[in-house]
Amino acid sequence: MLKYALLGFLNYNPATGYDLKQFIDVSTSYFWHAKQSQIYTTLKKMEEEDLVSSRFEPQEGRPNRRVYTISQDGKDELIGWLEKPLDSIEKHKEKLLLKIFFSAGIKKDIVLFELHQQEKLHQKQLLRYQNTTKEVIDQFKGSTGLSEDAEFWEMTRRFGELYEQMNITWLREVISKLEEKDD
Amino acid sequence: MLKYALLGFLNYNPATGYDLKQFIDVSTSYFWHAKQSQIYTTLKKMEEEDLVSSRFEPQEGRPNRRVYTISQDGKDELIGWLEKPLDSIEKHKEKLLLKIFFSAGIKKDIVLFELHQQEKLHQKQLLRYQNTTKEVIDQFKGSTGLSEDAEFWEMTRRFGELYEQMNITWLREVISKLEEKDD
DNA sequence: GAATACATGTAAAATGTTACATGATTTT
DNA sequence: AAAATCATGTAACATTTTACATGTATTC
Repeated sequence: MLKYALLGFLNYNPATGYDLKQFIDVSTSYFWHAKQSQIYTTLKKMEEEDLVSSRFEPQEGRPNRRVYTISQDGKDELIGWLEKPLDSIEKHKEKLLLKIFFSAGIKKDIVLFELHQQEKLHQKQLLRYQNTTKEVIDQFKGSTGLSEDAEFWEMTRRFGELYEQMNITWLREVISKLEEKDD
Repeated sequence: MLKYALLGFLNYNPATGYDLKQFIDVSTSYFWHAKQSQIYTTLKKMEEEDLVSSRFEPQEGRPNRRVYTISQDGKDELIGWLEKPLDSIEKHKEKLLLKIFFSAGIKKDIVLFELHQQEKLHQKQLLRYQNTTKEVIDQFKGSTGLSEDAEFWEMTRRFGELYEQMNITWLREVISKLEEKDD
């Protein structure tokens, strides 16, 4: 699946593994993240499948770079995937919910501490979506040839915003419920 | 991580791999799912680590069963995990968002079809949380020795409900925005 | 007569994480 | 003087998925 993310970015421009790691970190990482090592190995496999081709570029003063370019096969594979509707909803893994599920016997204060900490983290993430992320997307909206794309990026940002708000709502609800209980 | 889910269930009662698969499917699967094969191999590893012990029970007329029981080490490991606060928020992978992110060049109708289908699926899941899941939990709340646990299960159910509602809100918002656009 | 429930396991493949190794240039 | 940026890669390990293999009893 990481393959599609990489094809998506390479469909804009040729790029190196290093570039792609950075693109992902500042954009899709909130709904599709990857480690550097996985990006490099996936690119290698994609080249064997002829979805991309690479050329090695020697540089002076800094490390050599391997620049990947999407092929026609790669473009077809990307479009084919984008056009084929998903037939199910995503299954997530949520450590926090798993812990809560089994926490009936745990001291109230310990659970409350964790919930408060999570609330802080989600609050922080919400602000990131509302400020930093929003500003970056707005810049693309009002310029260059990417204003159309930026409208789609905005939709994914908005998901993040709603998700964090929902999370905070839930955490406050659960915190209240727990506080009322006697331990 | 599946280890903790299995310890959590075994902490209630000894059970077989088959039992555990079913417990998971009807309860935690919405935030922690697992395939049958993974459950069996994980139990085996857990026995090697002395977190559980097993006894083989021959049966007549039906397959033999291997019943797992949690050990003191297993209990300690479970409680230790439950009491240690998470220090970050979960990173999810959302195929739909990845697709939307790269869909600027895709025909509007194709994207809209997918979004409508996702809305239906989320609506269905929302109803499941509000009806089936709710009823099961309410039964435990008003009986036996599990009414305390059921209050925690309810918190995770509530998360599911809010999550599906948020998803539907977002999908409707995105559908409206896309419909207004000219292709 | 077909499907479902009961019940266990292995093997192979895919995916993802952690850790290691290298080394120049630029910024703090 | 230390840390960050640029840049690539491999190896080992852990996790997860897919697929295979088997066989009885009960329910539709």
